[in-house]
Amino acid sequence: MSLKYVILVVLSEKPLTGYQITKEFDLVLGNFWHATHQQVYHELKKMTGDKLIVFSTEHQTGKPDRKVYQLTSSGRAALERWLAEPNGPTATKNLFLVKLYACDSSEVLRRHITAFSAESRQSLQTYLQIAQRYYPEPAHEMTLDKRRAWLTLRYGIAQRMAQLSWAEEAEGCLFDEDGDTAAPYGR
Amino acid sequence: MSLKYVILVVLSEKPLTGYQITKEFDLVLGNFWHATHQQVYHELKKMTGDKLIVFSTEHQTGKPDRKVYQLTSSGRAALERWLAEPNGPTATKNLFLVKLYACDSSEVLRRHITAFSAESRQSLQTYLQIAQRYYPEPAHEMTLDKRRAWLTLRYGIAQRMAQLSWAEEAEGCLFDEDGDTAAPYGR
DNA sequence: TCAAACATGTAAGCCGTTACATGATTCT
DNA sequence: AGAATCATGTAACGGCTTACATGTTTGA
Repeated sequence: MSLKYVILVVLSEKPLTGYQITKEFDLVLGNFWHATHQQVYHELKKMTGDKLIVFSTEHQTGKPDRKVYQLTSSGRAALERWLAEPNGPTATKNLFLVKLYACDSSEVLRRHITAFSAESRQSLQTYLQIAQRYYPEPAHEMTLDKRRAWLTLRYGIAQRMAQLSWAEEAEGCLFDEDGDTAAPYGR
Repeated sequence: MSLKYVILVVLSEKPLTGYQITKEFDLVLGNFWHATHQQVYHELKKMTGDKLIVFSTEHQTGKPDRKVYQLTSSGRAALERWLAEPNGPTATKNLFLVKLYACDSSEVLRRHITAFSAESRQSLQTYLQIAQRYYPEPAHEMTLDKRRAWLTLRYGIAQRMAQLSWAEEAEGCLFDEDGDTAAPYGR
């Protein structure tokens, strides 16, 4: 239902092939969207049928032909309409929290929380590097377009930071409660 | 793929009907899972076929019959195995961020961000009330089971708080930049 | 020489949503 | 009288994942 519109979004910036759109999902939008190439190709076919996009075939010597897609005016209109629509409530399905809720082996739990921390820390680091490399200037010096892209990154950073400090709290609360043997003050 | 295990989790606490399991999703696990009753009934049928659960039919005067499900030893084993498995990376699909990224009408954008703030604030308030009502004591006085349930709630609270402060930053960054007319210092 | 990147697809199956369907009881 | 709660389902459709399938170029 939504992939359609996300594709319209990335195509609204510039014409791209299905392959490039898939990469865009991994790189630029990785923070808030993902799709496999099969899904993308399938959707592109449907959208072409619905006249939301058109493609021109480019013959290349050696490499396979590529279909470069771009928006039609109908596609652009559909995008505008969708952008103005309010969003429904966000569905959150979190397997990690399900396991935390249910897992009574503290050994297993420790592994899960460590893995969660590691994943969060890894993402955070990636996001911070992207921020440093592509958004070095202060926000008020950015164009509005860039500022919005930057804010999506800031969102990812804020989330990951919150996750990391939560994970520390959780570790303390679940594992460091050897209150008797550990020195409470000083030493 | 995962609903199966989440159902095993809720049934591992106590035998329940499909209807009650659905409610559990809305109430207790609402923070990190959701499913409709159709989905639940369908899954219960499959799981019964796979011998993960069994049900006993209770005839009630006036009310319709209810099927009370409980784990088999095979179901309990499957749950244990799953709990020990590492999680794959979490998929994040966030339509709100897609719109923020793409929307160049600041009027529309303002509506989206306001709605996002409102949703976050609403959830946060709900979570805080639940925390106050059901988890009034300090963490170190809770049983381990309760502590883990509490930590899932803390996770929701941390996320929502991070979202709210991000939203404030975003609003400032996108709309309050009338840097000339607004007084930068004092007043 | 082998892996990775470029480039596009088909097919099967499961997962999830939405609409439709039924029927009694309890609360307002 | 009407809405909400209890209680269980069927059917259709669409979304998404996984496996399979093909073939070239470039870089290590």
